[in-house]
Amino acid sequence: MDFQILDADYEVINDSSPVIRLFGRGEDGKSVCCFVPDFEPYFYLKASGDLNAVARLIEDTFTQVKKVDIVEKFEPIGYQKTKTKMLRVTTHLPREVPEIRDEILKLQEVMRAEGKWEVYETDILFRNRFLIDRDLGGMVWVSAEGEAVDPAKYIRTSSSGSSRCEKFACDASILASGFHKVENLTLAPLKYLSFDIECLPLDGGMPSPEVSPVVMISFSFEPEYKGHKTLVLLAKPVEGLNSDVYPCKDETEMLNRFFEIFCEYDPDIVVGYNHQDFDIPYITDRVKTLVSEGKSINPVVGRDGSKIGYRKFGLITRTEMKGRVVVDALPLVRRAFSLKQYTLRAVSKELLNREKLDVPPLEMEEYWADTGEKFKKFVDYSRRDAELALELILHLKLLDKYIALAQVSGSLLQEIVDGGQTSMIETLLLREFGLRDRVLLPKPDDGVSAERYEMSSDLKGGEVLEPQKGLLENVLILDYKSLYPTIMMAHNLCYTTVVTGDRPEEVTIKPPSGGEFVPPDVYKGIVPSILEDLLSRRTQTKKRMRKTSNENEYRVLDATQLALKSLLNSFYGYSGYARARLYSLTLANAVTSFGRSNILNTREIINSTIGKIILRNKTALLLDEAGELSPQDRVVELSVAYGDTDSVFVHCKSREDLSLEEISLIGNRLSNIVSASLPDPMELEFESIAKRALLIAKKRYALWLFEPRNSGWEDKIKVKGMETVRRDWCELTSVTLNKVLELVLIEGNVDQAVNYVREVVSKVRNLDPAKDSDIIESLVLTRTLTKKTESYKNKQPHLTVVENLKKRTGVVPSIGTRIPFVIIAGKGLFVDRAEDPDYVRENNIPIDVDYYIKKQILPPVERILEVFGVKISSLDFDSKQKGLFDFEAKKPEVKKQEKPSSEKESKVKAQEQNLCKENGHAAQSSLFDF
DNA sequence: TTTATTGCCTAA
DNA sequence: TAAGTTAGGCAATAAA
Repeated sequence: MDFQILDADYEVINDSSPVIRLFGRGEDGKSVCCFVPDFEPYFYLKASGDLNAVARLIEDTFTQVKKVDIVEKFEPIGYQKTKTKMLRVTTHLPREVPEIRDEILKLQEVMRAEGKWEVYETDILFRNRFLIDRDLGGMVWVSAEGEAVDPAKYIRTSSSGSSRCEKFACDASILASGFHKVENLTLAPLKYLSFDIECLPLDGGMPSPEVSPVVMISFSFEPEYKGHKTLVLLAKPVEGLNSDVYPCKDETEMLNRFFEIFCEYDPDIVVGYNHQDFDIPYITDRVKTLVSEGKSINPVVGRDGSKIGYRKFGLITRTEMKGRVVVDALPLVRRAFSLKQYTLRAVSKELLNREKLDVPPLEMEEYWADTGEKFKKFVDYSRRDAELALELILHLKLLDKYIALAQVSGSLLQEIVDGGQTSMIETLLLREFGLRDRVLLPKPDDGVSAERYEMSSDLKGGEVLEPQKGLLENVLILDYKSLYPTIMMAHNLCYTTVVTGDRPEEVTIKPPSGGEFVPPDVYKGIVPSILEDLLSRRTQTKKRMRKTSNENEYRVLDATQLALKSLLNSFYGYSGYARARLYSLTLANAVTSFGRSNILNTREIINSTIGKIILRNKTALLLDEAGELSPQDRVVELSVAYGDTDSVFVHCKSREDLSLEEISLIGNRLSNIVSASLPDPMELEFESIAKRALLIAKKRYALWLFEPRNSGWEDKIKVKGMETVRRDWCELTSVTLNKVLELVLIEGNVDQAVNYVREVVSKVRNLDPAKDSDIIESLVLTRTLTKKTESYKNKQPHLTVVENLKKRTGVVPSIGTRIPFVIIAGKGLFVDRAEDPDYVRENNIPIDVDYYIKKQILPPVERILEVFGVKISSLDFDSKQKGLFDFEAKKPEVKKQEKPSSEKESKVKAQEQNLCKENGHAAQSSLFDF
């Protein structure tokens, strides 16, 4: 039987031996639980003295220990000439590994042994240990042979005495006699269920599960459930409703129906919007309250019959549903898109172009009590929320990336959806370390992490070149493909190659930052090997993408290559991460120091070694190659105008106008020359051409870019770091600035830009709150609440709003929420005049027009226009609307330019759209774009 | 008034 | 059982 692994865990049978359970969905559509016996928990101990004696002592001392073997392993960090003898300790039960790991170290005193004993791989979850050792992983397809079994045999009866197998939800259970991984590019027919609960608020504030009942629960299904796309359960009997509304006698009956339908549908993916932090804990606590009042509810959600529940770790809530994957759309949308707000309403509008229906919290009780239209509205509102959550996941294909990451890294989907890059990297490292006979360290404790965190101040990052500020024409953009991973591969940089003890005979690799690494022929580093594997798989995947005509396959392959890229880029960060199992400042510093010297070298080569390029007969020649110059030759002077970490902007100066083709010749030539000087697989790539580039400051610039697209050129404006792409500025600022950039960069028309700004300013100054509600909308600022309100040292505008909100409704936004606000008219500090936009609208509070003009519109615009000699003396400028601008157009430096000939296909009209699109997507860590 | 610090968000 | 990294600009408040 073939199935895709969704989840894995283990169960202990007869208190004596663990059985692994793999949960999955078969290609036939059946949900499967596959039991795998005979996998044993173990860990490693590096001891000193007579190892046989230690082994016997351990076996005698600990009843938990099943056996102790002597093995030869490399230690985790540093180049070693030989392996070390260690003990591999096998226990009967998985939980016994952490139980005895500290005790076992105490035997060192009993043995009076020298040196320091260490334990390794003592904190690997048993299910992960299994997946790693058997070369399986999340969302991987397996083919299992074996007999159908009664799950009851493999399920421990719960403490209450009732057997969970009564509620065992899988269509098929098998006892595996053998299994193997199979290659399959399709996705099992997964079942998605999304749900959303409604409870009546307390005085318009947050409801509490101790007192506020759940009155409605909505489902959305994909595929349908018994012909229903959606279903709404009601906690009261109501007559005459549609068939997809299900009235219940009371809340208890509704909750029971909820769990019954849930298990009957048997979803693989359980979706919601913020359900991880709200709906699931709420239902859990509400059920507890009702049961304590004597109601009978059986809240089963797990495939093994386990009940709904949640755990809090600090600020983070985690829920688990055995055999399924809980996917909260909110954090996924947050990670995938850079938006000003992440309320379901804002997100649906922005990303799905769908409106959320709304019921005002204060009137919910009234809507619920109503029997007519209002009640229907309430039902539809609830239903819509469940629909939207599911649509976000499905329409935006938010899970594709995570599924691919699970397959490529080997971690379970739930871990990847919940967590960061750590679990994926560690899974990859554990597997490869195992294959290379090397043990891995446990996670550091808080003390060690804190120490490391202090040390991390010695980690230097990338080099940012001082930009040649102002407007430049004809700028080539080159960048290093996947800079950091290629540096690690090129120089064999790894935890396992750094010289810490043993010295090789051979010459070592010495990074600019110090330290020494052995060359690959002495010992090929494990991380470079992993990176090479990921890189070659990525190349393969891209090749297959070009071949396939199957749309689904293409989609899977694309997600796979993106996942591979993302993993490639994660290793450097991990090496400097204080809580990593492997932490090496020497390694991390080696990587960045090679990067810095690299970009500085590149600048030197281009500025000095090359200096000038001669264009002759459609070729780009170096000065020596060109020999004697003829009048037809074009001399292009090169200078690096800017660069950040892995990119170089090269200004091409020439007496004549240069065509895009000519600039491309130069770009390709530069890329070839520099790449040839680099060790494999490092490569400097010719990325694009900026016809005009406006460099304002480090990490702040705008480019009018031309990129080759099916035999023509496509142009667009790319803005980095400026206020148009920053979410802590209002929309009016970004719209105005975008327009100014467009006029200046494309049209070369400074006058028009100035006029445009004047119009905007006058519009704001003469704002009529009654009429211009849309303008007020565009004055809303947002800022993230990044910590507990009491931890702030200074006043902050969004804090003011949070305080106000708390006073008015009692609702406190949680950490991570983006708080919208506007600045209202009045005296005193700006922070004190921040106010909730809704409140301002409802109460017709006047806006601080002056603030918006002087602090939001003018400064960013000024930074751009001053490049062209436009001065805006903001002091002169007041409501009289005179002398707004001290406008001295020094030089109409930018002449309205003929469009380059080959650029017929380009659509300047699309500029604004391009800008919007650019802004809509989250900045990916694209250091190393292949 | 000037300067230092805090906070946010972005580039890579 | 929380969390990949540093470099950098800019605005506001707080301190000098």
